Amino acid sequence: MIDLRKLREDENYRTGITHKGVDPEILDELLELDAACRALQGEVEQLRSEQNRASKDIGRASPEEREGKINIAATIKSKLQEVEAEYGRASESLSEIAITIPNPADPRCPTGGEDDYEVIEIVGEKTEPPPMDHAEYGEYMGWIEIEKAAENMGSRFAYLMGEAVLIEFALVQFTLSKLVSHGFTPVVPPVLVREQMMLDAGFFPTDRQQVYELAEDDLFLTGTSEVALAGLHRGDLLDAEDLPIRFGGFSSCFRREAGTYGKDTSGIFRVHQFDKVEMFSFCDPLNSWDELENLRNLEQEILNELELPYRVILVAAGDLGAPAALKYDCEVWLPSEGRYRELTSCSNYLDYSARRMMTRVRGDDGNPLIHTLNGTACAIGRTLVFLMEHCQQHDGSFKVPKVLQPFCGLDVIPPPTT
RNA sequence: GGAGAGGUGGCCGAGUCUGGUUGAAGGCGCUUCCCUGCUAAGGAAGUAACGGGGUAACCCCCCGUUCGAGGGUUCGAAUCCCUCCCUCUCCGCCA
Repeated sequence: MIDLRKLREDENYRTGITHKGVDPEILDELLELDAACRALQGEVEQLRSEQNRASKDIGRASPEEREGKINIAATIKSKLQEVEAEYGRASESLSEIAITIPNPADPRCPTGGEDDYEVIEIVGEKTEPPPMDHAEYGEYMGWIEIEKAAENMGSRFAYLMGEAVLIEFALVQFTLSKLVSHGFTPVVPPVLVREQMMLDAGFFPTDRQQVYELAEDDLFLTGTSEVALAGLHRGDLLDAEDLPIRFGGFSSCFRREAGTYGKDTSGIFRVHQFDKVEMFSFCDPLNSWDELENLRNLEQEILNELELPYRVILVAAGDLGAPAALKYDCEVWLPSEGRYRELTSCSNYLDYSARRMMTRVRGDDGNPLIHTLNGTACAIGRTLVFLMEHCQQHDGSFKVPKVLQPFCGLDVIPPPTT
Protein backbone atom coordinates (compact mmCIF):
# COMPACT_ATOMS: atom_id res chain seq x y z
CA MET A 1 0.00 0.00 0.00
CA ILE A 2 1.15 3.52 -0.72
CA ASP A 3 2.21 6.12 1.84
CA LEU A 4 -0.68 8.57 2.14
CA ARG A 5 1.38 11.10 4.00
CA LYS A 6 3.96 11.16 1.23
CA LEU A 7 1.20 11.45 -1.32
CA ARG A 8 -0.03 14.67 0.22
CA GLU A 9 3.40 16.12 0.90
CA ASP A 10 5.65 14.99 -1.93
CA GLU A 11 4.88 16.08 -5.48
CA ASN A 12 7.31 13.52 -6.95
CA TYR A 13 5.54 10.71 -5.18
CA ARG A 14 2.35 11.81 -6.85
CA THR A 15 3.81 12.01 -10.35
CA GLY A 16 5.36 8.58 -9.84
CA ILE A 17 1.84 7.25 -9.41
CA THR A 18 0.34 9.05 -12.36
CA HIS A 19 3.18 7.70 -14.49
CA LYS A 20 1.75 4.30 -13.80
CA GLY A 21 -1.43 5.43 -15.48
CA VAL A 22 -3.51 6.38 -12.46
CA ASP A 23 -6.00 9.16 -13.10
CA PRO A 24 -4.94 12.25 -11.09
CA GLU A 25 -8.60 12.81 -10.23
CA ILE A 26 -8.59 9.57 -8.27
CA LEU A 27 -5.64 10.84 -6.28
CA ASP A 28 -7.43 14.09 -5.55
CA GLU A 29 -10.45 12.16 -4.43
CA LEU A 30 -8.22 10.02 -2.26
CA LEU A 31 -6.59 13.02 -0.65
CA GLU A 32 -9.95 14.60 0.08
CA LEU A 33 -11.10 11.41 1.73
CA ASP A 34 -7.86 11.26 3.65
CA ALA A 35 -8.29 14.80 4.96
CA ALA A 36 -11.89 14.09 5.90
CA CYS A 37 -10.81 10.92 7.64
CA ARG A 38 -8.16 12.60 9.69
CA ALA A 39 -10.56 15.34 10.73
CA LEU A 40 -13.10 12.74 11.82
CA GLN A 41 -10.40 10.78 13.56
CA GLY A 42 -9.56 13.86 15.59
CA GLU A 43 -13.19 14.26 16.60
CA VAL A 44 -13.54 10.61 17.51
CA GLU A 45 -10.39 10.64 19.58
CA GLN A 46 -11.39 13.73 21.45
CA LEU A 47 -14.79 12.31 22.29
CA ARG A 48 -13.23 9.05 23.28
CA SER A 49 -10.86 10.88 25.53
CA GLU A 50 -13.79 12.60 27.23
CA GLN A 51 -15.55 9.30 27.57
CA ASN A 52 -12.51 7.59 29.03
CA ARG A 53 -12.22 10.32 31.60
CA ALA A 54 -15.91 10.15 32.46
CA SER A 55 -15.77 6.37 32.88
CA LYS A 56 -12.75 6.44 35.10
CA ASP A 57 -14.52 9.02 37.17
CA ILE A 58 -17.37 6.60 37.74
CA GLY A 59 -14.99 4.00 39.04
CA ARG A 60 -13.79 6.40 41.69
CA ALA A 61 -17.23 7.81 42.53
CA SER A 62 -19.21 6.96 45.60
CA PRO A 63 -22.38 4.90 45.05
CA GLU A 64 -24.62 7.97 45.50
CA GLU A 65 -22.83 9.91 42.79
CA ARG A 66 -22.79 7.09 40.29
CA GLU A 67 -26.21 7.45 38.73
CA GLY A 68 -25.61 11.03 37.67
CA LYS A 69 -22.13 10.36 36.35
CA ILE A 70 -23.30 7.39 34.37
CA ASN A 71 -25.89 9.59 32.69
CA ILE A 72 -23.23 12.09 31.72
CA ALA A 73 -21.01 9.36 30.28
CA ALA A 74 -23.96 7.88 28.42
CA THR A 75 -24.63 11.10 26.55
CA ILE A 76 -21.00 11.32 25.52
CA LYS A 77 -21.22 7.75 24.33
CA SER A 78 -24.17 8.33 22.06
CA LYS A 79 -22.46 11.31 20.51
CA LEU A 80 -19.31 9.28 20.07
CA GLN A 81 -21.19 6.51 18.36
CA GLU A 82 -22.54 8.88 15.75
CA VAL A 83 -19.15 10.30 14.88
CA GLU A 84 -17.57 6.87 15.01
CA ALA A 85 -20.01 5.52 12.46
CA GLU A 86 -19.23 8.39 10.16
CA TYR A 87 -15.52 7.87 10.63
CA GLY A 88 -15.89 4.16 9.97
CA ARG A 89 -17.64 4.81 6.68
CA ALA A 90 -15.05 7.36 5.63
CA SER A 91 -12.03 5.24 6.45
CA GLU A 92 -13.56 2.26 4.72
CA SER A 93 -14.01 4.10 1.47
CA LEU A 94 -10.55 5.56 1.92
CA SER A 95 -8.84 2.21 2.19
CA GLU A 96 -10.99 0.79 -0.58
CA ILE A 97 -9.40 3.28 -2.95
CA ALA A 98 -5.98 3.37 -1.31
CA ILE A 99 -5.44 -0.36 -1.74
CA THR A 100 -5.88 -0.04 -5.50
CA ILE A 101 -3.23 2.66 -5.92
CA PRO A 102 0.05 1.28 -7.26
CA ASN A 103 3.48 2.03 -5.87
CA PRO A 104 4.88 5.13 -7.59
CA ALA A 105 7.29 4.50 -10.43
CA ASP A 106 10.84 5.58 -9.78
CA PRO A 107 11.92 8.65 -11.79
CA ARG A 108 14.42 6.46 -13.67
CA CYS A 109 11.57 4.47 -15.20
CA PRO A 110 10.97 5.36 -18.81
CA THR A 111 7.48 6.80 -19.25
CA GLY A 112 5.00 4.95 -21.39
CA GLY A 113 3.84 1.37 -21.75
CA GLU A 114 5.01 -2.06 -22.78
CA ASP A 115 6.99 -0.90 -25.82
CA ASP A 116 8.70 2.04 -24.17
CA TYR A 117 11.37 0.09 -22.33
CA GLU A 118 14.94 1.26 -22.27
CA VAL A 119 17.66 -1.18 -23.26
CA ILE A 120 20.40 -1.21 -20.64
CA GLU A 121 22.74 -3.87 -21.85
CA ILE A 122 23.06 -6.46 -24.60
CA VAL A 123 25.04 -9.64 -24.03
CA GLY A 124 25.83 -12.30 -26.64
CA GLU A 125 24.81 -12.63 -30.26
CA LYS A 126 21.44 -13.12 -31.85
CA THR A 127 21.44 -16.57 -33.40
CA GLU A 128 19.73 -18.21 -36.38
CA PRO A 129 16.64 -20.33 -35.76
CA PRO A 130 17.40 -23.98 -35.06
CA PRO A 131 15.81 -26.73 -37.16
CA MET A 132 13.00 -27.13 -34.65
CA ASP A 133 11.39 -24.62 -32.34
CA HIS A 134 11.20 -25.62 -28.70
CA ALA A 135 7.74 -27.14 -28.98
CA GLU A 136 8.72 -29.37 -31.90
CA TYR A 137 12.03 -30.25 -30.31
CA GLY A 138 10.45 -31.01 -26.96
CA GLU A 139 8.05 -33.43 -28.59
CA TYR A 140 10.86 -34.90 -30.73
CA MET A 141 13.00 -35.60 -27.69
CA GLY A 142 10.07 -36.96 -25.69
CA TRP A 143 10.48 -34.19 -23.14
CA ILE A 144 7.14 -32.46 -23.49
CA GLU A 145 3.79 -34.23 -23.63
CA ILE A 146 1.16 -31.69 -24.49
CA GLU A 147 -1.60 -33.65 -26.14
CA LYS A 148 -2.31 -35.91 -23.21
CA ALA A 149 -2.04 -32.92 -20.92
CA ALA A 150 -4.66 -31.13 -22.99
CA GLU A 151 -6.98 -34.14 -22.72
CA ASN A 152 -6.44 -34.50 -19.01
CA MET A 153 -5.98 -30.95 -17.78
CA GLY A 154 -6.93 -28.67 -20.65
CA SER A 155 -4.85 -26.16 -22.54
CA ARG A 156 -1.61 -24.68 -21.27
CA PHE A 157 -0.53 -27.73 -19.35
CA ALA A 158 2.31 -30.11 -20.10
CA TYR A 159 3.96 -33.21 -18.79
CA LEU A 160 7.70 -32.67 -18.54
CA MET A 161 9.52 -35.96 -19.11
CA GLY A 162 12.79 -37.76 -19.58
CA GLU A 163 16.08 -35.88 -19.54
CA ALA A 164 14.21 -32.57 -19.38
CA VAL A 165 13.34 -33.47 -15.82
CA LEU A 166 16.97 -34.16 -15.01
CA ILE A 167 17.88 -30.81 -16.50
CA GLU A 168 15.15 -29.14 -14.47
CA PHE A 169 16.63 -30.46 -11.27
CA ALA A 170 20.11 -29.55 -12.45
CA LEU A 171 18.89 -25.99 -12.98
CA VAL A 172 17.41 -25.97 -9.50
CA GLN A 173 20.61 -27.26 -7.93
CA PHE A 174 22.75 -24.91 -9.96
CA THR A 175 20.81 -21.79 -9.05
CA LEU A 176 20.17 -22.74 -5.44
CA SER A 177 23.82 -23.46 -4.78
CA LYS A 178 24.71 -20.12 -6.34
CA LEU A 179 22.16 -18.37 -4.15
CA VAL A 180 23.39 -20.13 -1.03
CA SER A 181 26.91 -18.92 -1.76
CA HIS A 182 25.50 -15.39 -1.84
CA GLY A 183 23.89 -15.68 1.57
CA PHE A 184 20.38 -16.71 0.52
CA THR A 185 18.53 -19.17 2.72
CA PRO A 186 16.78 -21.77 0.59
CA VAL A 187 13.06 -22.07 1.20
CA VAL A 188 10.33 -24.35 -0.04
CA PRO A 189 7.32 -22.24 0.82
CA PRO A 190 3.66 -23.18 0.86
CA VAL A 191 1.98 -22.41 -2.43
CA LEU A 192 -1.47 -21.95 -0.94
CA VAL A 193 -2.03 -18.69 0.89
CA ARG A 194 -4.88 -16.76 2.42
CA GLU A 195 -6.45 -13.78 0.79
CA GLN A 196 -4.83 -11.51 3.36
CA MET A 197 -1.40 -12.71 2.28
CA MET A 198 -2.20 -11.89 -1.33
CA LEU A 199 -3.33 -8.42 -0.33
CA ASP A 200 -0.36 -7.77 1.90
CA ALA A 201 2.17 -8.95 -0.66
CA GLY A 202 0.70 -6.40 -3.06
CA PHE A 203 -0.86 -8.83 -5.54
CA PHE A 204 -4.50 -8.22 -4.73
CA PRO A 205 -6.70 -6.56 -5.77
CA THR A 206 -4.85 -5.80 -9.02
CA ASP A 207 -3.87 -9.32 -10.10
CA ARG A 208 -6.77 -11.21 -8.67
CA GLN A 209 -7.96 -12.51 -12.01
CA GLN A 210 -4.56 -14.16 -12.58
CA VAL A 211 -4.82 -16.32 -9.50
CA TYR A 212 -6.43 -19.69 -8.92
CA GLU A 213 -8.79 -19.70 -5.99
CA LEU A 214 -9.88 -22.57 -3.78
CA ALA A 215 -13.18 -21.09 -2.75
CA GLU A 216 -14.06 -23.88 -0.31
CA ASP A 217 -11.07 -23.06 1.86
CA ASP A 218 -10.47 -19.37 1.27
CA LEU A 219 -7.04 -20.21 -0.17
CA PHE A 220 -5.27 -19.12 -3.29
CA LEU A 221 -2.58 -20.83 -5.35
CA THR A 222 0.39 -18.55 -5.64
CA GLY A 223 1.80 -17.51 -8.99
CA THR A 224 5.23 -17.10 -7.45
CA SER A 225 6.88 -18.11 -4.20
CA GLU A 226 7.47 -14.41 -3.61
CA VAL A 227 3.99 -14.15 -2.08
CA ALA A 228 4.69 -16.58 0.72
CA LEU A 229 8.27 -15.38 1.17
CA ALA A 230 7.06 -11.83 1.78
CA GLY A 231 5.12 -13.10 4.78
CA LEU A 232 8.21 -14.59 6.39
CA HIS A 233 8.73 -11.41 8.40
CA ARG A 234 5.17 -10.29 8.91
CA GLY A 235 4.95 -7.92 11.84
CA ASP A 236 8.66 -8.23 12.65
CA LEU A 237 10.91 -5.46 13.91
CA LEU A 238 14.31 -6.40 12.53
CA ASP A 239 17.80 -5.27 13.50
CA ALA A 240 19.72 -3.36 10.85
CA GLU A 241 22.80 -5.53 11.23
CA ASP A 242 20.82 -8.60 10.22
CA LEU A 243 19.84 -7.06 6.90
CA PRO A 244 19.62 -7.86 4.12
CA ILE A 245 17.83 -11.11 4.82
CA ARG A 246 17.82 -13.10 1.61
CA PHE A 247 15.67 -16.07 0.71
CA GLY A 248 15.81 -18.34 -2.31
CA GLY A 249 12.39 -19.88 -2.73
CA PHE A 250 11.71 -22.90 -4.87
CA SER A 251 8.13 -23.72 -5.72
CA SER A 252 5.65 -24.57 -8.38
CA CYS A 253 3.84 -21.50 -9.64
CA PHE A 254 0.26 -21.33 -10.84
CA ARG A 255 -1.17 -18.72 -13.17
CA ARG A 256 -4.53 -18.56 -14.83
CA GLU A 257 -3.10 -16.56 -17.75
CA ALA A 258 -6.45 -14.85 -18.17
CA GLY A 259 -6.49 -12.48 -21.09
CA THR A 260 -3.70 -14.22 -22.96
CA TYR A 261 -5.88 -16.16 -25.38
CA GLY A 262 -3.96 -16.93 -28.53
CA LYS A 263 -0.63 -15.79 -27.05
CA ASP A 264 2.24 -18.28 -26.93
CA THR A 265 -0.03 -21.22 -27.49
CA SER A 266 2.55 -23.78 -28.52
CA GLY A 267 4.94 -25.59 -26.25
CA ILE A 268 5.59 -24.63 -22.65
CA PHE A 269 6.49 -20.97 -22.98
CA ARG A 270 3.31 -19.91 -21.24
CA VAL A 271 1.63 -22.56 -19.09
CA HIS A 272 -0.59 -22.63 -16.03
CA GLN A 273 1.98 -24.40 -13.90
CA PHE A 274 5.76 -24.18 -13.78
CA ASP A 275 8.57 -24.34 -11.28
CA LYS A 276 10.70 -21.40 -10.31
CA VAL A 277 13.56 -20.42 -8.04
CA GLU A 278 12.90 -16.95 -6.75
CA MET A 279 15.11 -14.50 -4.89
CA PHE A 280 13.62 -12.39 -2.15
CA SER A 281 15.34 -9.80 -0.02
CA PHE A 282 14.31 -7.92 3.09
CA CYS A 283 16.55 -4.90 2.92
CA ASP A 284 17.49 -1.81 4.86
CA PRO A 285 15.73 1.12 3.17
CA LEU A 286 19.06 2.91 3.00
CA ASN A 287 20.56 0.54 0.45
CA SER A 288 17.75 -1.17 -1.36
CA TRP A 289 18.86 0.27 -4.70
CA ASP A 290 22.24 -1.42 -4.31
CA GLU A 291 20.43 -4.60 -3.48
CA LEU A 292 18.43 -4.34 -6.69
CA GLU A 293 21.71 -4.21 -8.61
CA ASN A 294 22.88 -7.25 -6.66
CA LEU A 295 19.83 -9.17 -7.76
CA ARG A 296 20.28 -8.05 -11.34
CA ASN A 297 23.93 -9.08 -11.30
CA LEU A 298 22.99 -12.50 -10.03
CA GLU A 299 20.40 -12.90 -12.76
CA GLN A 300 22.91 -11.90 -15.39
CA GLU A 301 25.53 -14.19 -13.92
CA ILE A 302 23.14 -17.11 -14.22
CA LEU A 303 22.32 -16.28 -17.83
CA ASN A 304 26.01 -15.79 -18.65
CA GLU A 305 26.87 -19.16 -17.21
CA LEU A 306 24.05 -20.80 -19.12
CA GLU A 307 25.56 -19.10 -22.20
CA LEU A 308 22.28 -17.56 -23.30
CA PRO A 309 22.28 -14.35 -25.35
CA TYR A 310 20.11 -11.70 -23.75
CA ARG A 311 19.48 -8.08 -23.14
CA VAL A 312 18.53 -6.21 -20.01
CA ILE A 313 15.77 -3.65 -20.19
CA LEU A 314 14.38 -1.12 -17.82
CA VAL A 315 10.65 -1.62 -17.85
CA ALA A 316 8.53 1.47 -18.54
CA ALA A 317 6.34 2.89 -15.79
CA GLY A 318 3.06 1.85 -17.38
CA ASP A 319 4.20 -1.77 -17.69
CA LEU A 320 5.30 -2.21 -14.08
CA GLY A 321 3.19 -4.29 -11.77
CA ALA A 322 1.37 -2.47 -8.99
CA PRO A 323 3.99 -3.03 -6.26
CA ALA A 324 7.19 -2.35 -8.23
CA ALA A 325 8.91 1.02 -8.25
CA LEU A 326 11.58 -0.03 -10.72
CA LYS A 327 12.02 -3.24 -12.64
CA TYR A 328 14.66 -4.81 -14.83
CA ASP A 329 13.73 -7.57 -17.24
CA CYS A 330 16.29 -9.94 -18.65
CA GLU A 331 15.08 -10.94 -22.08
CA VAL A 332 16.69 -13.88 -23.78
CA TRP A 333 16.96 -14.25 -27.52
CA LEU A 334 14.41 -16.77 -28.78
CA PRO A 335 15.80 -17.81 -32.16
CA SER A 336 12.62 -19.41 -33.51
CA GLU A 337 10.74 -16.16 -33.04
CA GLY A 338 13.65 -13.92 -33.89
CA ARG A 339 13.10 -11.72 -30.87
CA TYR A 340 13.96 -11.28 -27.23
CA ARG A 341 11.52 -12.76 -24.75
CA GLU A 342 11.29 -12.19 -21.02
CA LEU A 343 12.93 -14.85 -18.88
CA THR A 344 13.78 -13.21 -15.58
CA SER A 345 13.11 -9.93 -13.86
CA CYS A 346 13.87 -8.19 -10.63
CA SER A 347 12.25 -5.27 -8.93
CA ASN A 348 12.35 -3.05 -5.90
CA TYR A 349 9.05 -2.71 -4.08
CA LEU A 350 10.47 -0.18 -1.64
CA ASP A 351 8.09 -0.14 1.36
CA TYR A 352 4.93 -0.88 -0.63
CA SER A 353 4.53 -4.44 0.59
CA ALA A 354 6.26 -3.90 3.93
CA ARG A 355 3.65 -1.31 4.88
CA ARG A 356 0.84 -3.83 4.96
CA MET A 357 3.13 -6.55 6.25
CA MET A 358 4.37 -4.24 9.03
CA THR A 359 7.97 -5.36 8.59
CA ARG A 360 10.29 -2.74 10.03
CA VAL A 361 13.87 -2.14 11.04
CA ARG A 362 14.93 -0.81 14.40
CA GLY A 363 16.35 2.69 14.03
CA ASP A 364 17.59 5.45 16.29
CA ASP A 365 15.01 7.79 14.91
CA GLY A 366 11.88 5.68 14.71
CA ASN A 367 11.52 2.27 13.16
CA PRO A 368 11.13 2.67 9.41
CA LEU A 369 9.55 0.10 7.14
CA ILE A 370 12.04 -2.15 5.43
CA HIS A 371 12.22 -2.49 1.67
CA THR A 372 11.44 -5.70 -0.14
CA LEU A 373 12.92 -6.79 -3.42
CA ASN A 374 12.52 -9.84 -5.53
CA GLY A 375 13.95 -11.34 -8.65
CA THR A 376 13.77 -14.50 -10.68
CA ALA A 377 16.76 -16.73 -10.21
CA CYS A 378 15.49 -19.33 -12.59
CA ALA A 379 12.08 -19.74 -14.19
CA ILE A 380 12.68 -23.36 -15.00
CA GLY A 381 10.08 -24.10 -17.63
CA ARG A 382 10.88 -21.07 -19.63
CA THR A 383 14.62 -21.58 -19.24
CA LEU A 384 14.13 -25.02 -20.76
CA VAL A 385 12.42 -23.36 -23.70
CA PHE A 386 15.49 -21.27 -24.40
CA LEU A 387 17.90 -24.12 -23.78
CA MET A 388 15.98 -26.35 -26.18
CA GLU A 389 16.59 -23.84 -28.93
CA HIS A 390 20.12 -22.73 -28.08
CA CYS A 391 21.58 -26.11 -27.15
CA GLN A 392 19.91 -28.01 -29.95
CA GLN A 393 22.53 -29.37 -32.40
CA HIS A 394 21.95 -29.92 -36.09
CA ASP A 395 22.04 -33.68 -35.64
CA GLY A 396 19.16 -33.39 -33.18
CA SER A 397 21.28 -33.92 -30.12
CA PHE A 398 21.21 -31.63 -27.09
CA LYS A 399 24.38 -30.17 -25.65
CA VAL A 400 23.95 -29.67 -21.94
CA PRO A 401 25.40 -26.35 -20.72
CA LYS A 402 28.70 -26.88 -18.92
CA VAL A 403 27.51 -25.51 -15.60
CA LEU A 404 24.64 -27.98 -15.50
CA GLN A 405 26.66 -31.06 -16.37
CA PRO A 406 27.90 -31.74 -12.84
CA PHE A 407 24.35 -31.50 -11.55
CA CYS A 408 22.77 -33.99 -13.96
CA GLY A 409 25.65 -36.14 -15.13
CA LEU A 410 24.82 -35.54 -18.78
CA ASP A 411 26.85 -33.74 -21.46
CA VAL A 412 25.41 -34.52 -24.87
CA ILE A 413 21.96 -36.05 -25.07
CA PRO A 414 21.55 -37.96 -28.32
CA PRO A 415 18.38 -37.72 -30.38
CA PRO A 416 15.89 -40.60 -30.18
CA THR A 417 16.90 -43.53 -32.36
CA THR A 418 13.52 -44.35 -33.88
C1' G B 1 -13.00 -35.56 11.36
C1' G B 2 -14.27 -36.34 17.26
C1' A B 3 -12.97 -34.66 22.63
C1' G B 4 -10.42 -31.22 25.68
C1' A B 5 -6.79 -27.07 27.07
C1' G B 6 -4.93 -22.53 25.75
C1' G B 7 -3.34 -17.68 22.98
C1' U B 8 -1.24 -11.38 27.73
C1' G B 9 4.73 -6.58 26.41
C1' G B 10 11.78 -8.85 23.55
C1' C B 11 10.97 -13.68 26.42
C1' C B 12 8.72 -16.27 30.78
C1' G B 13 4.46 -15.40 33.48
C1' A B 14 0.19 -13.20 37.02
C1' G B 15 -4.47 -11.04 36.35
C1' U B 16 -10.03 -13.58 33.64
C1' C B 17 -14.47 -16.99 38.23
C1' U B 18 -16.02 -11.71 41.52
C1' G B 19 -15.73 -5.76 34.77
C1' G B 20 -13.51 0.12 37.20
C1' U B 21 -6.76 5.03 38.09
C1' U B 22 -4.04 -2.30 34.87
C1' G B 23 -0.38 -0.30 29.21
C1' A B 24 -1.04 -4.21 32.38
C1' A B 25 2.18 -7.49 39.09
C1' G B 26 6.59 -10.46 39.36
C1' G B 27 10.81 -12.55 36.96
C1' C B 28 14.38 -12.90 32.89
C1' G B 29 16.76 -10.26 29.17
C1' C B 30 18.47 -5.50 27.43
C1' U B 31 20.33 -0.10 28.11
C1' U B 32 22.60 3.66 31.24
C1' C B 33 24.80 4.87 35.86
C1' C B 34 27.15 3.39 40.76
C1' C B 35 30.36 -0.08 43.22
C1' U B 36 34.84 -3.23 41.95
C1' G B 37 42.34 -3.96 40.36
C1' C B 38 39.69 -7.05 36.07
C1' U B 39 35.61 -10.43 35.79
C1' A B 40 31.58 -12.35 38.52
C1' A B 41 28.21 -10.84 42.20
C1' G B 42 25.61 -6.49 44.13
C1' G B 43 22.92 -1.44 44.06
C1' A B 44 19.93 2.61 41.23
C1' A B 45 17.14 4.12 37.12
C1' G B 46 15.13 3.15 32.44
C1' U B 47 13.07 -0.36 28.90
C1' A B 48 6.33 -1.77 23.64
C1' A B 49 4.47 -0.60 19.09
C1' C B 50 1.39 1.99 15.91
C1' G B 51 -1.80 6.24 14.54
C1' G B 52 -3.42 11.52 14.96
C1' G B 53 -2.21 16.36 16.58
C1' G B 54 1.06 20.40 18.74
C1' U B 55 6.18 22.35 17.40
C1' A B 56 10.67 25.80 12.64
C1' A B 57 12.41 20.96 14.30
C1' C B 58 13.24 17.19 18.01
C1' C B 59 15.94 13.54 22.41
C1' C B 60 9.80 17.21 23.68
C1' C B 61 4.42 17.51 24.84
C1' C B 62 -0.95 16.08 24.29
C1' C B 63 -4.55 12.50 22.65
C1' G B 64 -6.06 7.82 20.76
C1' U B 65 -5.45 2.50 19.68
C1' U B 66 -3.44 -2.29 20.82
C1' C B 67 -3.77 -8.33 26.14
C1' G B 68 -4.67 -13.83 18.83
C1' A B 69 -8.49 -11.25 14.98
C1' G B 70 -13.36 -9.27 14.25
C1' G B 71 -18.13 -8.15 16.25
C1' G B 72 -21.50 -7.52 20.70
C1' U B 73 -23.10 -6.20 25.98
C1' U B 74 -21.71 -1.90 29.30
C1' C B 75 -20.82 4.73 31.38
C1' G B 76 -16.43 1.38 31.45
C1' A B 77 -13.87 -5.15 28.91
C1' A B 78 -7.38 -8.54 29.22
C1' U B 79 -11.78 -9.87 32.33
C1' C B 80 -18.80 -11.24 30.18
C1' C B 81 -21.26 -13.04 25.17
C1' C B 82 -20.83 -14.48 19.73
C1' U B 83 -17.91 -15.64 15.25
C1' C B 84 -13.26 -16.67 13.18
C1' C B 85 -7.84 -17.78 13.23
C1' C B 86 -3.88 -20.21 15.54
C1' U B 87 -1.20 -23.50 19.12
C1' C B 88 -1.07 -27.81 22.31
C1' U B 89 -2.91 -32.81 24.27
C1' C B 90 -5.83 -37.30 23.37
C1' C B 91 -8.59 -40.35 19.69
C1' G B 92 -9.44 -41.47 14.48
C1' C B 93 -7.33 -41.21 9.52
C1' C B 94 -3.00 -40.67 6.57
C1' A B 95 2.15 -39.58 2.83
